[in-house]
Amino acid sequence: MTVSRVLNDRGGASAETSQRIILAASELNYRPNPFARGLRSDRSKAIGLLVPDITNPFFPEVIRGAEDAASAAGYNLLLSNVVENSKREEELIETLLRHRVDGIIVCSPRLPDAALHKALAPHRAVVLINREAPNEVAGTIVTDYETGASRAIDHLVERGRRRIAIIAGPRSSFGGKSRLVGFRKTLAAHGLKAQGIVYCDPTAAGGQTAAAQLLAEAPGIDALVCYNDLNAIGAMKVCRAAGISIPGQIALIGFDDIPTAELLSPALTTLRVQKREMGEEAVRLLLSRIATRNRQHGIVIVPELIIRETT
Amino acid sequence: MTVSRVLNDRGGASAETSQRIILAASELNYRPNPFARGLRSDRSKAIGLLVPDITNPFFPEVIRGAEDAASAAGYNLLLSNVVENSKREEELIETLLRHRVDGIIVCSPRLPDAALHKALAPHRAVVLINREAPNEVAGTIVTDYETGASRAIDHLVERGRRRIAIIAGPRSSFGGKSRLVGFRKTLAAHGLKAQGIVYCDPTAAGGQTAAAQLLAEAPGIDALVCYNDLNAIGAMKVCRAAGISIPGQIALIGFDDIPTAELLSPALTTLRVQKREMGEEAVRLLLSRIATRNRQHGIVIVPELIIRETT
DNA sequence: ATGAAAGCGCTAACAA
DNA sequence: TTGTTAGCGCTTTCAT
Repeated sequence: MTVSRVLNDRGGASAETSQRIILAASELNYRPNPFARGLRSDRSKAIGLLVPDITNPFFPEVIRGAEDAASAAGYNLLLSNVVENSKREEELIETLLRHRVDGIIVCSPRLPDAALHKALAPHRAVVLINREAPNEVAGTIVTDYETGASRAIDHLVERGRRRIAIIAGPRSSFGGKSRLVGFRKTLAAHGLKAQGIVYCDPTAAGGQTAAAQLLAEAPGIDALVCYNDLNAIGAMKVCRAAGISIPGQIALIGFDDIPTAELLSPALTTLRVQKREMGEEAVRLLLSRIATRNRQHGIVIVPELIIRETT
Repeated sequence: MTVSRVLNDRGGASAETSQRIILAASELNYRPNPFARGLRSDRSKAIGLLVPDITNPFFPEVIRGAEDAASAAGYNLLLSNVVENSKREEELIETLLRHRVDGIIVCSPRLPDAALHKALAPHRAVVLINREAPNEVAGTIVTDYETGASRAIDHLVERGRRRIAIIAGPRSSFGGKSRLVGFRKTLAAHGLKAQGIVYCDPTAAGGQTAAAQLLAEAPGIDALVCYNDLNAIGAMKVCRAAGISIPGQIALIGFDDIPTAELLSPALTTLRVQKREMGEEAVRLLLSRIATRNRQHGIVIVPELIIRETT
């Protein structure tokens, strides 16, 4: 007990004993056993982080932020990669439960509400990124994609574009739905409507497929708004291959501001989301929900329009 | 005990008892407690994976591979991000030790040999990616960067380039050193020598700085070989800004084949490394070193020249 | 085929 | 200020 007290800074030991204990611990290379601690305390000092696809450059930034905040608070991060598969999402939420994490953060969940809430219920604390949920289910960090989408359309219209088509990303994405609402509302406000809407994977390859389809089905479009930057990059490649100049004939706008966005040429206009902050805030919110049974709930992040060369 | 036996498929229980146990377990939503298991067995069924920078698109692919192989074997992956800081690398190796992982995989370690070996010693099993080490210290998965570098130079020379400069990446990178050896040898074999060598961070920003410096100090170069694709992307941006045509005036070649390499325009010629396989093999090797005290040691991967538009 | 005892390393509760 | 007891949930060993 005295050893335990000393090594945990709980005081109640003479200065001399403390010295001896600390010295011995260091000589023996003592490391407290986290299993014994976990067994005793039923807490793991670990939190789970689920991302849809670590290969999408959006998420490593979020992870970095989460990692920093977690390790600053003495927590470890267990990273799990869903690979854009909602079945696997469900399994991984369960796997993290088996690992006795103290709480989980789920990035852009694709599961429908009922299944998601059911899977999350047994967890002690949950934060959702880019998905709404009632406070009993989870805290939330959401991007205001609707406002972002609105800004995208305003910007294009201001640049004189009128025949705008939409690459809408995955059907199961809730953020995608918000974007669509914003696109439609704002187009309508300008007396316009979308020249075409195509769903696709949130990847460059998905963007290529979608763009090819739109170019074929909706000739004469003069702008493409995309679900994310990867989609935009794919679209860009298709346009270039078809000899369509950007932004001359078609303007292009993405979402996220992934690192490559500004390295492209033409550099991509996009709606920047603060990814690092998102990860940090998610961890902070989760820890606060773990610590106190408090009702802190949601944070909203509004994306910022970054005007580059594609518009 | 009977419960334990049944739930672990160890047999030795009547069919009826097994039934009852399995039923009860599922009704009670029973999940074995990994802390108790870990405490008892002194094994965590977790392996640590250290990467220099998760934000570099090279590593998410490696992580994906490692994740697949690990979860297929019933192991969990604890991911740690070094942020290109060798001090932190040392700390994280220690942190993983405290977490009682069964073994660790270290990607592109930047620590000098002595410090690295010392930090690794207390671990039960280790695999190094892109770094040599004696078998007692670790198993290794290495890329034959020297051969890769050689192919890069041969290709440039074949394309008629003679005034070749090198963006060499971080000084502390061991893979960078092998590349330099290959570059120099092969240049010499063609009766040439490097028109300039500049070290830099392994990022697009690093590539920009390095390229700017080379353009200023070594005018008239007609090709740039880069430590990695990110460096090449940075160099590309600088050339474009300076009105230098690629590959017209300067040819450009990278290493890694990150996903954006082929999405750039002009698309980047590069030496492809099988990243997924690397992660998978690393896990397999580690598990084999954990399981048997066997002497399986090294795997060498030779990068493949992918010719695109920058050369 | 089933179960009792014991101990992995830790710490809360309670002596001394 | 220091120490004893007990128990977290599991599995190895040894009965029954």
